[in-house]
Amino acid sequence: MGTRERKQREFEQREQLFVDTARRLIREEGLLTLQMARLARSCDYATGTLYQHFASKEDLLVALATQRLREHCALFRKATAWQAGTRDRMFALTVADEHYSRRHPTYSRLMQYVFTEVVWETASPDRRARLTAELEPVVAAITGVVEQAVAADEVKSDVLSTHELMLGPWAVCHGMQSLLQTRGLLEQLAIRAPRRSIYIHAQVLLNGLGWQPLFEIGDAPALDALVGRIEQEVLA
Amino acid sequence: MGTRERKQREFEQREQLFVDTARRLIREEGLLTLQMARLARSCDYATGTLYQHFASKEDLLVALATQRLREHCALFRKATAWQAGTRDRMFALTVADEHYSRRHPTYSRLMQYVFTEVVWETASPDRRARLTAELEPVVAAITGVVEQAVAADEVKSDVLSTHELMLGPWAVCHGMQSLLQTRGLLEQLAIRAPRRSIYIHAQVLLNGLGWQPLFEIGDAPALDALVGRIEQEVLA
DNA sequence: TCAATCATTGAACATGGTTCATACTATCGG
DNA sequence: CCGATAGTATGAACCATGTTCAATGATTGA
Repeated sequence: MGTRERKQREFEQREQLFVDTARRLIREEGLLTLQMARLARSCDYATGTLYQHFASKEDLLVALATQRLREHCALFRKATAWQAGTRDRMFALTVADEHYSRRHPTYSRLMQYVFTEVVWETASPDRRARLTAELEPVVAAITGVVEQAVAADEVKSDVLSTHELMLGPWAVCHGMQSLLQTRGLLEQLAIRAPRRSIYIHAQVLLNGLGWQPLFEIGDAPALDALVGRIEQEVLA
Repeated sequence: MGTRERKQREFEQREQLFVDTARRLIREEGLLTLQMARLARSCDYATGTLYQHFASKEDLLVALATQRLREHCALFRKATAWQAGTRDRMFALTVADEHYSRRHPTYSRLMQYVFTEVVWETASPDRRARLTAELEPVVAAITGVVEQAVAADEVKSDVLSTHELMLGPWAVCHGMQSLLQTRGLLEQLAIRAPRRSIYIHAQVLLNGLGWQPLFEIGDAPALDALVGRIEQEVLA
């Protein structure tokens, strides 16, 4: 009796249609102007049908964010699985992050909005849990890299735990992106090459952690080469 | 003819009343439930009067954020003016940031929300400009510290410019706070002592930049002592 | 004192998220 | 094939809130 299952499949397909269309509408017209009724119309369904899938607008946004995060995390997985030393793999995470954010300008804005108290607390616990769950395998993968580095004595874990060690590069990356994207906030700083700034600071932090082999910060060609290699071998 | 001026003063006082009351309401009941009509009622004014001051709800939020940012920045100014070496003053910025955020839990949430595309782009350009303007003197003060360090040869500026040098610690600080506050996102990391993590990573980054004198990362008592001194001498 | 100007009021309006009575459709036993 | 039933889709009505504006009231200056 495949009826039940077929229904289930169709339901999931329609949910996907809603999420994809929402993504397109946001890209074309902005988060600001997304309307539930219009989204439903765009998919040739009634408003009520949309609410069969999402408890609220916030719920829909969290669902969309979850999908985008999945794509984003796929890059992280690739970075951790790269055939390279632990130091380079940690750095590759930063490059992957920057890469995805640059190619999907609306992504960071969506994330920023979704993690807002106003949205996050309004979404259903189930949706929130599913978003959070996307991170689990990534955290595990990165933990693996850090543990490998500790085992190989490439970094010390006597002061910072494994999880704390991974938090630093993550924070630099996230913080730099967040600051640089805040319109008007940092225009007065007039940073010429934001990407370069992110990459250098990531390397600076890893150096500060004593993560071997240390990177010569002033060596611009080496940095460019490394970034190029990562984009080619990991993100292609 | 002081009539005009008196009116002006009363107008500003009332605006202050609105902003202060909004702050209280948000603290007591959350950002989620702030309503313009209720805010006006709480101040014994009609809704329309509130709109004499603020073009929209978003405008009000930006105005509130501006005031809070002013308080926040006052601490930064104190940190830069501290009678200490450039390295300790840079670190004091991180402590000041963490200190303010910890004592005002709603502040980061408000900021996060205000810098959202949905809010920021809806507020009037004038309000946005006024918020941005609050940062100017702080950026100037921090720039001064960095320049002093460069002049004293305590840090190299051959790779990163003055502004880029200040961006790093700022990003670490902001990024760590942002990640650690994202409910559910990092619970799986189970960071035991978030404050300590922030402080250590800040020191790690400054070490990575080669900012003299280097800090012995493992020296917990020294870190505690330094933080204690900053809280006493700078933030009291 | 009396226009004239300006500020205040809060009910009405506009928008857009959400619900729910109704209509429709698919399934299945007879 | 038919009709009963359960499940689903519909979109107009509902409701909450941000915003406006015509009416009212207060203040100023002649």
